[in-house]
Amino acid sequence: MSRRDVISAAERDALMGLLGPIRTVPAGRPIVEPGDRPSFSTFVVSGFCARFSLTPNGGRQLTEINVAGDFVDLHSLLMRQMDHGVVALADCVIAPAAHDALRRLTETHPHLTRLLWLETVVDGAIHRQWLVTMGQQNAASRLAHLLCELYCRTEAAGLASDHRFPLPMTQADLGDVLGLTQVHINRVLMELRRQGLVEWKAGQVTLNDWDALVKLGAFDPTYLRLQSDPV
Amino acid sequence: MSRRDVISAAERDALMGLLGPIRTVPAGRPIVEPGDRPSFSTFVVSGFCARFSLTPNGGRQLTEINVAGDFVDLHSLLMRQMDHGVVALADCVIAPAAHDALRRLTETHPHLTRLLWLETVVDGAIHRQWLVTMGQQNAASRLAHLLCELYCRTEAAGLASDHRFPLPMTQADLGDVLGLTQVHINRVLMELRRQGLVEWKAGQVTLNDWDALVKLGAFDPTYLRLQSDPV
DNA sequence: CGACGTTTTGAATTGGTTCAAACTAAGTGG
DNA sequence: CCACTTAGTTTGAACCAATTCAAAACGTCG
Repeated sequence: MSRRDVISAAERDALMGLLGPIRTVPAGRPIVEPGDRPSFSTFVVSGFCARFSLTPNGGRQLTEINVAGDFVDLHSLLMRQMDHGVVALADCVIAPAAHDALRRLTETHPHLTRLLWLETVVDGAIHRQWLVTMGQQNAASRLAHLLCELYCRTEAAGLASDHRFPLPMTQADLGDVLGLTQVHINRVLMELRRQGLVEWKAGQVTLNDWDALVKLGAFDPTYLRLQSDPV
Repeated sequence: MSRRDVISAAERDALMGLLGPIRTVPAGRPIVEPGDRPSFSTFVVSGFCARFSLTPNGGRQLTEINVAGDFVDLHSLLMRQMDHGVVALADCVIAPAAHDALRRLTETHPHLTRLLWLETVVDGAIHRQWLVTMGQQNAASRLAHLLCELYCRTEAAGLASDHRFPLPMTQADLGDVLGLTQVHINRVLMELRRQGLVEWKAGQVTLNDWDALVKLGAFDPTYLRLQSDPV
């Protein structure tokens, strides 16, 4: 959040005061189930997780990847009922922020409220960008775009640098993100590797040719709102 | 908004007081351009419009349809820079809500702020649902789902009833929504017509078999948050 | 009436899927 | 430290949903 606007010490304290005791969730386990009516929102202290929806015919769509520093269901404060679930992709450490406390915060800390609002708004911008790639780009471009996004976001979270970032998920998971089969993900990934654009070993991705990936994925990071701009 | 929570008379006045003089935008004309840094957000008084993004290879993706009663770029209050554009699909009457006034409102009207926040959160939920259909469903299911969503939303806006609603857009536009070609939209639509599920003439759609469309599209309106639930 | 935007139809092509099997890596327990 | 198990990756071949390109039909508005 401090990448997006200046946060005062008092605000930082107010924010920290929201968080309850941490809990760890092992990889593959749910953090929130679809249809839940949680009384708190979940902040990711560390780890990787993803929003997901299941379809009647057994499909699963991941609609966002979340990393340390993200709220995964802040919108449930207002939606009340979860329209989707959240699953840990890697082992996660999470902390709850009670809705009561969040609602009180909206009564007393308008600037902080706008910053939290911004977090949910950026989620929406990410969803929109994914819609654009899903609707308009082929598999290679989609994958390139996703890798660029994840690098920018992990870098912003202090988890990555030098075009190298952790990606603790399987090719099947990646298929559920991009709306492609695991088999096709594999073929496209092999091709990106063959062209020397990407390396991926042991859960670590290296983007060897950032410019080529940006071009291939038509990636423009504006939508991530990583610039500081007072709200 | 009054479908989602109780709004007091004072709140209604405060909300109305935000809106500046109305403006009309003819069909096909832009309301906001991608990359703009607007000083106000736009409320739709009447008409149909759509969020869009353009891709370098000449494609266009529509990421949301908006109708009377929606804000089309409320998120620009916090994002500052538009990550997409908005275009009028039919003639629109719109009214601006100055960001200064909106920001002031967040300082004085926390409940109203949460309601406005909810509006942007529902946008996100709609985007997520579109991601699910784009990633997991075939053309017929996607189209069925979209028609169900648009009926629910136009009905909620008081524009539709009896499974009949206005849809002032072309099959090519529909293709830009669903990430399909205009040709394929046509073929799928003809098939839905042949099966007696849908009629579409003169910009008016009739859903002749709601249950079948709900099933085909795997439509569950929960994500639209049309139930009243205090925030 | 003519013109332009939109819808409809046809035929060939393609990007991605499906299904099945082989291969690799990383535990786990004896 | 090796045999066994399991999860994940890679490869092949047949298939299909949707695209592409092209042209014809329709509708409506000046």
